[in-house]
Amino acid sequence: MEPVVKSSDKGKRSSTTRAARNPDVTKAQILDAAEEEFARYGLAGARTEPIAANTGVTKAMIHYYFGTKEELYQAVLKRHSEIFLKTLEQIDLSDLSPVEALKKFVKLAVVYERTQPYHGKILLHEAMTNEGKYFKLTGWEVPIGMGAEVLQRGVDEGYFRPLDPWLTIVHIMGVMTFYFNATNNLKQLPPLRDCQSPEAIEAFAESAMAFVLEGVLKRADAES
Amino acid sequence: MEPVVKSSDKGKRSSTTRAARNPDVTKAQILDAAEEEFARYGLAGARTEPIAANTGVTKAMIHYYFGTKEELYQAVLKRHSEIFLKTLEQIDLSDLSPVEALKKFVKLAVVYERTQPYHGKILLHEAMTNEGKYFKLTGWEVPIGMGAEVLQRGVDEGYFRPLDPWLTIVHIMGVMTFYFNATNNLKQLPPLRDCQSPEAIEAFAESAMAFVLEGVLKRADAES
DNA sequence: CTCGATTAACTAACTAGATAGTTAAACTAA
DNA sequence: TTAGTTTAACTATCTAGTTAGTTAATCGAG
Repeated sequence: MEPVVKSSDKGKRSSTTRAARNPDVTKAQILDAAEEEFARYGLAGARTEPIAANTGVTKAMIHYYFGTKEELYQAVLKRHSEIFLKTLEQIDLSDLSPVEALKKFVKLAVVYERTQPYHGKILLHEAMTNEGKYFKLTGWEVPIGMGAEVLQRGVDEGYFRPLDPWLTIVHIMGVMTFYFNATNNLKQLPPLRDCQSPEAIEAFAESAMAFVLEGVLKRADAES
Repeated sequence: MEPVVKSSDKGKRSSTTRAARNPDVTKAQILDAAEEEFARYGLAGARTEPIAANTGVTKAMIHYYFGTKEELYQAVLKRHSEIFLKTLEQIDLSDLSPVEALKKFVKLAVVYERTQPYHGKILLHEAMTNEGKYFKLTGWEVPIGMGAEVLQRGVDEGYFRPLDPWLTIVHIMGVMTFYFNATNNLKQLPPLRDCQSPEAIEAFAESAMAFVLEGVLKRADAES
């Protein structure tokens, strides 16, 4: 809880100053560093040494607390899904109209990408390098299901055009994640040079929102 | 060009039967195997040993023809971009109406994902693990530019709603690639269990086409 | 309260195995 | 023969995981 700076001047190499002998903090810091490493390199490409170094701890601590690299990876997924699901529980889309619910869904997706930049990347690595072996640990079934439900409701209530809710939620997920996952490529296209700035992300969010809404809304607006 | 089966019964472990002492074939086969390995694991996660084994050749051949692993990776990107750009040259979207051009663009994207399943994945790994260091080698600027141009033209000619062509082409790329890149996750969602079958991909293509078109078309259709 | 014993957190140095890259010799087509 | 192709066997380095021992917090008896 308290980020105690104990050691006077021993000069550990960590940027996040180590709290001495606080196992919960240490475990959390290892998971933080691991999350970043796994998000970038995936399970196979990740190295345990930089995880330890970024935590300011020896590699042995990883094995002491988490076992093998693969078990550490699972622990990262598990921790994240717990936070994720707890957040999702507090969101009720069913009391909103399908249009408002979809808007909220899209807005939350952007907020989530910004505050949890590693989760989506780990998920993609998981699909690409791991054949989705641990997908079930990520908790992503829940928001996808929520989105599909909103879409189905919108179709049923006549707001949205006839569409397949499951394919459409996948389209929407594609829109919401690609910008962030491919950012390092996109920024090399001159018109998107600035794509990582807050203003650019805001512009993306608005553009994506419009694109998604137009993509699902019914053309002829009959009021029912 | 010709898949010559030379050796009588020496029983190399490769599945793609080796043509003995044909450097061009050998090089191409190494590149094929490397492409698959890099698409799955990225530059950092890829191992040279399986690349050699899948080619039916020793690791030394990789270094003989391509130098380091990173140079091999660059060679994979370069070979692909050459084929890619040659294909793109033959496509002229400017003689089609914006709507027809966009339809063609989307259709080609699906065909491309199906025939070249590794290219898009390498591109994502490149963005995620390599900070887009070699993005310029991939040739992707070209189709993105073509798409943005079509969108701009559609706006100018009054077919499409006012939109940012660069952000919108990114949305479209997201729709077109996410399904394929995340396939191993998606197939674990019961309604998408079958998402890798040709029929499911056909259904995805239709759904994506509708989503993209609706996403850009103007609402009130004025004919001029 | 306090001092020695106990336990938990942690490290340095190591091992075994994997992996990128090298080398020298052998093989083969011309 | 010769030059380009290929391999077997190698080296150096990297990396996951282990081990034995150290340091710091905690606890309990006096």
